[in-house]
Amino acid sequence: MPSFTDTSEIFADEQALDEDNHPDELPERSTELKALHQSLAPAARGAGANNVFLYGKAGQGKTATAKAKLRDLHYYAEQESDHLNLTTCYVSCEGRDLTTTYKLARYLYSELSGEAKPQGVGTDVVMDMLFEEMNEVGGTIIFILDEIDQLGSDDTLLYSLPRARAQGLVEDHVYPSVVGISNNLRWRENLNPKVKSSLYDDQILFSPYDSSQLRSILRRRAVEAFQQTDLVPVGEATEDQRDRALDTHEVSDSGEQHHFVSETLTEDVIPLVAALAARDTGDARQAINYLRKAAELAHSERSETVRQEHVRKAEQQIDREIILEALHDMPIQAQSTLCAVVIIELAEATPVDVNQIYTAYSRLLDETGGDLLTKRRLRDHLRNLDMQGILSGKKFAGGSPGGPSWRFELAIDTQVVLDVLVERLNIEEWQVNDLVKDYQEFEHDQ
DNA sequence: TCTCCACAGGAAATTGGGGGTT
DNA sequence: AACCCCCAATTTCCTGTGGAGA
Repeated sequence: MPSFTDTSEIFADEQALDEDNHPDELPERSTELKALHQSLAPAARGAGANNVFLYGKAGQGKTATAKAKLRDLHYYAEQESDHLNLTTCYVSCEGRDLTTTYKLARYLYSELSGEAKPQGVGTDVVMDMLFEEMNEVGGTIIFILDEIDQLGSDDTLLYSLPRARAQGLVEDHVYPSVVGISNNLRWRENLNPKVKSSLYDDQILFSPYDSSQLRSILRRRAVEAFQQTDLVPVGEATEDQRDRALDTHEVSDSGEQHHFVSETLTEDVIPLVAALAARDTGDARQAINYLRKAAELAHSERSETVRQEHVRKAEQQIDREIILEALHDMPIQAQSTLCAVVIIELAEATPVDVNQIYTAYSRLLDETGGDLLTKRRLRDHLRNLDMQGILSGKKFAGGSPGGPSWRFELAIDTQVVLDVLVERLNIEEWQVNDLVKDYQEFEHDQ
């Protein structure tokens, strides 16, 4: 009988592997830290920081870098400077559902003033209130807008915030600036050129971690998270530690060699996790998730060590969870669109063009009784599913006039999708099977 | 080579709903 | 109750485009 216990053979401090546990040290990002330092340096001289844009894929330490550098700046403002009046305001646009200028302006206002969010007034009024409040606060005000791409093409605030001072929207004693952070590399391209140039004096690109960097990151986390796991400088190592070292490497920057010793992880665990994550997008968060999941699996098996097989299993589980979650949160019409593709997939007729999907989709909605969308909209949904990696779409040249046309097929496991869809849409599996037969006949007639 | 048409996808208008005030 | 503001999803309208067929 499994029982609950507050000790573990494996974990020393499980929280070290939490998502929101930002490390204080980022040796793999020293270049980016220096660049950000340059951009914020004018603030220390009381001149207002440059506007900076940090961009790169998810899990590359953008947020951690920004937070670390602001901590430095705060420290300087409090300890070493008597004339620097610094206010910083960090917002995660995604976490707080700040998807428009209106929502963001309200939020920033309430953060700055401590008042409740203004309600029932127009965007322009909220913006005025915000600028007014910035006058109240005064000094250097740095807004860190994380996941700024959530704002989509709504760039009003992004345009006025960085140039509030130049445009006379705030008084002379106020120095506002913006640190924008985005996962979406394409988003920046779509910005209005006027916004682009005013928003970003400087840009810092975070390129993906390679597997060797990921290994260093993972080792440092492992030392905190796991029992009997240490990084020991070569000079201080006992003979025993030297013999048991899983790996010996240079800890970034210091130039000093360290032994990595662990009784809990087998030798191949960290290299494997790092390789899996690097193969994908070099996402450190993902890598740490794999490691935590693998350790949890080992723990629940009452294994004393985390081994390669745990990592493999963890990868599978996590990938599946990600898909399930994505499918669950999806709007009903996107699910219907997906279901139409599943039907055609089951009829073994993929990849398939938009027109065919539309007919399958129409018949599906006859069964489920939902509202029928236009073809135009269906195309949007399909492209969306493609970008989420649930479908895979390719442009096929020739065959039809109008240039290359899109063909789609399912990019993930058919049965997993079908399970979720049957649960979420008002439809049974036998109905889906009927629709598959339907589609096969229809295809035959063509 | 020219014309025509179906397709992709941008832009603007519409719809319906949720917050709120007066 | 009447009204205002914002918003997401969708429809409507439209343009650019490249291959098919004359």
